[in-house]
Amino acid sequence: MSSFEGQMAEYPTISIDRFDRENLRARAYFLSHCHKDHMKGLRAPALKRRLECSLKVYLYCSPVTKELLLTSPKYRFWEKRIISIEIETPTQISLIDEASGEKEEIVVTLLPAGHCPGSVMFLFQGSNGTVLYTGDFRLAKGEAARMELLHSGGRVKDIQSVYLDTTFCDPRFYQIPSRGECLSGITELVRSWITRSPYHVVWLNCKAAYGYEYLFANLSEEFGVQVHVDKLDMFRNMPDILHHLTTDRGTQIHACRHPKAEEYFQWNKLPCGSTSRNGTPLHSISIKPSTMWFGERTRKTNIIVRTGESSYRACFSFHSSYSEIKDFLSYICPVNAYPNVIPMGTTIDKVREILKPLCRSLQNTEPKYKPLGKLKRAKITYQDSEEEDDLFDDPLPPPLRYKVSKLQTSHPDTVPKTIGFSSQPESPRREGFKAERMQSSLWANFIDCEESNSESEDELQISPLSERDLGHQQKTEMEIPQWEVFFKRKAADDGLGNGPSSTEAEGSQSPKLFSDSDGESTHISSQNSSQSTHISEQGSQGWDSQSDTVLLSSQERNRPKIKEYIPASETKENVPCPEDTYTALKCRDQYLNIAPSIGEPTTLSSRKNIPQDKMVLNTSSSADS
DNA sequence: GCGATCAGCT
DNA sequence: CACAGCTGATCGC
Repeated sequence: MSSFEGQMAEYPTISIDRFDRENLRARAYFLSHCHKDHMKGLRAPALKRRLECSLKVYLYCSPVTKELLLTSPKYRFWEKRIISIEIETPTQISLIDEASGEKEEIVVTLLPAGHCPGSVMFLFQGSNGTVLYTGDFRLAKGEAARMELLHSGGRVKDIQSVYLDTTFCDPRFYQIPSRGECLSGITELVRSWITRSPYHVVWLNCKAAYGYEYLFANLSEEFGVQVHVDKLDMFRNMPDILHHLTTDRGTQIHACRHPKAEEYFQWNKLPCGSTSRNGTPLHSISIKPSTMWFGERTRKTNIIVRTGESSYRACFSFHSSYSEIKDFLSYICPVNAYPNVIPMGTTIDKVREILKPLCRSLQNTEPKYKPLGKLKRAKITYQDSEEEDDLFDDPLPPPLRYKVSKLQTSHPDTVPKTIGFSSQPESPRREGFKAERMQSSLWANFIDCEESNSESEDELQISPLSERDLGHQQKTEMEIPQWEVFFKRKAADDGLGNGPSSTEAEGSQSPKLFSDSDGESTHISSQNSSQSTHISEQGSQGWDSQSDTVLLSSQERNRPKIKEYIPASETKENVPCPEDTYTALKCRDQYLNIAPSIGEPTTLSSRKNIPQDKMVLNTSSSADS
C-alpha cells in the first residue's frame, strides 16, 4: 500500500496519487493508475468543492486510466476536469496559483509502468530539476534502459529524485519469476485441465483490481475461450481486452467473483453460480494468482503450487522484485530516492539503507563541472540526433500545453524545445553508460539466479509443474506490457484491431526449457502421487522465505469430494484429479518443445508503437476551461 | 445517511 | 506469499 503523501519536495504545488489533506491545495493533480490505494480523497466532498471553486485545476493521467476512472459513477464529476496525456509524449503544463496568479511551467512525460492497464510513471521536468514518480511498477531488468524518454543525448537523464515503488524492496523478495514465466506456467496448468473435456473449467481467483487483464487476454488467445468476468463495461473502448472477456457463464475459464466464492468452490460451484453445463456437472480447479518470491541464492523453481485437491496458487506479481527495483534505481541513479511504500516487516530506515547506495554519492556528484560558454543552439532535432538537448536558456515560453511529438524514430528530446529551464542541466556524467547497461541486461536475467551455495532450499519442487516445464522464458522478460495498445478511442481508430500479432512469439521458446535438468535429482518427484508425503518433510527445512509455499498436500484438504463424478468416459484417464495434472503436464512438455503461449507481452508489444502515430493531439481540447 | 477508520478476511 | 479491496462494526457529523 502506498504511503506516499502526495507531494514531492521539488514540486510541492502538484499532488500525485493522494487527494486529501495538504493535497487539497494543489495546482494540479496526477493519477498514476486506477487502484484505490492511490485514489485517497479523490471523491471526497472536500476535493469536489475545491474543483468547483478552482476552475483551473485538472487531473492528469493516461487515457486508459481516465477511461477506467470515469466508468465508475462515483468519479463522474471529474469528467470535465481530467486531461489525459498520451504515453511518452512530453507535455507542458502550467501550474497556476489562482489566488496570486503566480505561474510555473512544468513538463510531464508519462512512461509505461507495467503495473496494470493505464499505469504510468510520471517524469517531471521544471525549474527545480527532473524528478520521477514511479507510481506502482513492474519493470524487468534492463527495461529502464530501453525507455527513450529517460534519456537524453544518449545517456540517462540527470534525475534529482525518484519517488519509488518499494513494495518489494526487501532482500526477501530478491527474485520473482518473470511475467512470461508466470504466464506460461498458468497457461500450461489451464491447458492440462480444460483440454480434458468441455466440462472441465478453471476459476481464476483474482483479487478485485485491474492488472490481470493481460493474463485473461493471453489465456483467451491461447485457447480460443473467452474469460467470464462480472463486469466488462469499463473496457468498452479497449477492444483488445474486451474481446477476450465475456459475461456469458458458459465458458471454461472464469474470473468471476463473489463474496462467498471460496465457499462456493468447496461445493463445486463457481462464483457465478454455475455448477453444470448442459446438465453435466462441471469439474473445476481454482488458480489463485499470488506473488511468490525467492531469495538471492535460491534457484527459481515453481511457478505453480498445488494447495489442495483442486486448488493451485500461481505466481503473479504487479510489482518489481528487489533485484528489479535495484536494477531500475541503479540505472536511473538519481541524487535522491524516496520510498513510496514501506514493505511489511521492515522499516523506512532499512529501505533507505538499501536505496542510498544506488543513488549518486556526494563524490560522484561533486564538482559538477559545467562547461561555460556553450552556445545556444537553434535546435533542429533530427531523428537520430543524440544531442544533448537540455541546455536550456531559452526564454520561458508560454503555450499553455505544449506538446512535443516524437519523431518516429527519434531519441526524443525530453523537453519541448521551446521550453526553457534555467537550472539542472544534464550533467555529463556516465558517458556511454547506457549502452553498456543494455548489453549486460541481456543476460543478466539468466545469471542472477544461478547457483546457490548452500541453501537447501532450491529444491522446492512441490508443484505439479516442475521447474523445467515452466522455467525460463527469457524473451518476454524483456518486454513490458503496453497496456495502451489495448486502448482504443471510440471504436473509430485504425483497424489495428486484432491483428494476429502474437505469432512470432509462439514456438520460439527457448529449448532450455527442458534442458535444465538437475531437475530430477532434487525435487520431489512429480511423477507420482507420493507428493504429499515428501512434502511434509520438506516443510521442516528452513527454506528461505517460502517454507509455507510448500504446501500442499492435498489429499487431505477438505474439498468435499463431490467433484469426481466425472463420467469416467469423459476424462481421458480415470484418475480425475491431481496427479493427472502433473503427468499430463509433464508429458506434454516432453513432447512439445515449445512454450505454448508466451503470448502476452509479445502479443501486445508487437503493437506497442501505435501511440506514436497518433501524435496529433488534442492539445487544447481540454484546457480551456 | 454518509464518511472515515479499523479489524478481519481473503 | 503480503496485493488490493471488500465487508462490517464503530464513531462522529
